[in-house]
Amino acid sequence: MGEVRPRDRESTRRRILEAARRLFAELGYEQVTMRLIAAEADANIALINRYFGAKRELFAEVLAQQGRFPGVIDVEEAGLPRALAEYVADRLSSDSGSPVVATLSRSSASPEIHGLIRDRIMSAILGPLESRLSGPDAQVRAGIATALILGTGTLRDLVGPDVMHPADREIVVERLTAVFTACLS
Amino acid sequence: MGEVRPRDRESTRRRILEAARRLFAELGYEQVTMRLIAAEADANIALINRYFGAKRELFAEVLAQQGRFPGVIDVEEAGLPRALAEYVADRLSSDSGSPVVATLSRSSASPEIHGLIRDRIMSAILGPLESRLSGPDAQVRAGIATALILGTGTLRDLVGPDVMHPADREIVVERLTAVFTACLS
Amino acid sequence: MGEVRPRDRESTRRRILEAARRLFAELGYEQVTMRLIAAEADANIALINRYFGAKRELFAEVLAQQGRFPGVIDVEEAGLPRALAEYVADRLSSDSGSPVVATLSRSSASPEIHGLIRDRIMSAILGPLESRLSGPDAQVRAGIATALILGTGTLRDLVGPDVMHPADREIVVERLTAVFTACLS
Amino acid sequence: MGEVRPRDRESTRRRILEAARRLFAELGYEQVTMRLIAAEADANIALINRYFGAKRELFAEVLAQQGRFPGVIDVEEAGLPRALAEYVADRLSSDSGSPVVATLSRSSASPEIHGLIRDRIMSAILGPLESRLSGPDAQVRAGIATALILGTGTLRDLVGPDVMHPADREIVVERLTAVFTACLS
DNA sequence: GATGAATGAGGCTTCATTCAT
DNA sequence: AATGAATGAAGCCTCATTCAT
Repeated sequence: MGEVRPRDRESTRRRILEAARRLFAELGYEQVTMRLIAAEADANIALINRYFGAKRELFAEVLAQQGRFPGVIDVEEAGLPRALAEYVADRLSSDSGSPVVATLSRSSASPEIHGLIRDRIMSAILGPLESRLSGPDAQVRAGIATALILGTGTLRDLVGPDVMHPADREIVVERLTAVFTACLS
Repeated sequence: MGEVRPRDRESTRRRILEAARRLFAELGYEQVTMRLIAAEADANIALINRYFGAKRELFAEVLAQQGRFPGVIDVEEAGLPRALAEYVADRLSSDSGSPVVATLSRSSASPEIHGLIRDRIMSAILGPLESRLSGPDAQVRAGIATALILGTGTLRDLVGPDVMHPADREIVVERLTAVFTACLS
Repeated sequence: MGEVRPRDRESTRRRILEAARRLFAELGYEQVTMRLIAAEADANIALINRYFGAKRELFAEVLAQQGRFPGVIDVEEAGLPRALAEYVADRLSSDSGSPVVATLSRSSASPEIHGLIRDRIMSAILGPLESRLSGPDAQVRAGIATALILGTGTLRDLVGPDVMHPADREIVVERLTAVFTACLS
Repeated sequence: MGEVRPRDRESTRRRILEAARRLFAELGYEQVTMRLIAAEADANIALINRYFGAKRELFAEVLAQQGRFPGVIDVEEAGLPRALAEYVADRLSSDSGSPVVATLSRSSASPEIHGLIRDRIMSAILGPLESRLSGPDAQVRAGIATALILGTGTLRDLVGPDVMHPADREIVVERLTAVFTACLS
């Protein structure tokens, strides 16, 4: 402690945004207080409002910055089931993985940001997924896959990283691949 | 005066519990206030605390009373995928369906009741499902199915009942049946 | 201190309303804080919001209860100038007089309640005044009288009760009567 | 560097003062924030404090610079009623007119600057007016005229520029002239 | 035993002002 | 000397819970 931090607007903004990103992803919108963000960012609480406006707007900014599902979707269609399966399996056991999904999933019950979440789900997960699919009923198939991705996160939050323990990761991935194949192709 | 009035007490208790059940299922733990429950039950607000203790304990009681997944799971194993698919498809388009699932899914982000939710997920959904499955990796397969069930609810909450519109219900059910088959058998 | 107050909703509501009436009239909307009202009413601050909603709504309630210009306007038209003159003269020297006028005058700069003030001015002062006047240009004449009534309050607030000291009250009344006569008849 | 730059300093000071003048006149003391002034003046916010001290002192400086009632009072006594009537009529319909009056009237409820306002009212309006009057009870007559001037502004703020619409301007001026005559001569 | 008034904690937001660069 | 980031106080409002009647 005691390390001097320069008075740097951009740096502070970044620290706040980063703290918010982490906390929203970990705890969900409702559980995160402005004070908590300020403490985590080691910044004054009033600065959050000055730089980002209301809590809701900060959340919007966090969502906007997180972009889409990183990497996962950008594989050729044939490899998509396995890619998603691996992503989901990792998330199940380690809570790493895309913070977008965590943020969205854990904040889904807050009416204040319902619209934001809805739009982001569509633009970051469901939309990209759907547009990658060929064949009939792409929307239905993408929807089911999205539901599985979201539900996986919820399940992990609730039951913990050992939901499917002591199963081998490979077994989980294979099962999930089969499931994603069933809905995506 | 001074006479015991067990009928009224029981009736009020029931009304409170019923109101709480409805509201928790519809709005999730966080969004439901004690006053809202009292108003919906047309009961005195202090009675909630008197009868059930804190909000958390009322929630516990609600969970305890809701039992398991009603009906859905109690079909022969061969029919399970389609039964689940129909359940999920209905929930997607109408928000009816088992209140247990809605309650759990919509309250998953509240740390205060994390333990309760976790236990209930296991005893009401994941457990029964797993015990119905024969073959290897029952836990993994039941877990995936559970994730899909939960995620479906979340997706519906976020995107609305038209997520998979304008698809025919039959198409949705068939897709879902294929998916559940892939993980359950 | 230490006198026990019964837990009486109506009584507390009344105390809050009375405290708000007093403070709004004395200090104006902006300067009155919820804490100040609570302290003055010897009530818990949260009760104000419970009973009246937001600060703005409490202010609306205060305005609604204060009714019109008490008594002053309800004289025959011929006596109106002198009645108003006496009212204004009293208000100049003692700050007693209608709290409606004080409340409105001292809260006129707060945009949050602009609409409320506007409506009240019209229904409590300008409207009644105008409807009592016969002859042409009633609106203009009533407007000028209203401006004089409001301005008198402002002047007293700013300069103090001795604005027109050491003039005899009778002199002030006579001058004011002449002025009101000039605009009302 | 290190060289004195009196031009910039003076220019910035002037811009701040001008912005403050405009905003205080338009919105009143309370509604004007330091940031608003800084933005309007396109100046650094800290410079306001550096150059003028606290907000209160900036306000004092603004008042000091605004001088007296411009022009209006400097007519011969016989023409005074009509001159004031025209001034007031214009202010009623267009909000143009002397910023001193607007500033004072719209800031009258702020205790922090009470003394400043009081002194300025006396030196800028009431005093000059009184000293122009011959005959008895000059203070009373000047006071009433001042009240009418202030009240007119308040009324306009509250009810809008159409208070006396659809009356012809000439009618309003005539009525006001009669009223001012009644109190000034 | 039943009622609902009262409480204290805590949430978000905004302001004038100060202090490090 | 000038800049603007940072601060602390204060405002309004809502909630679960307790306690007097």
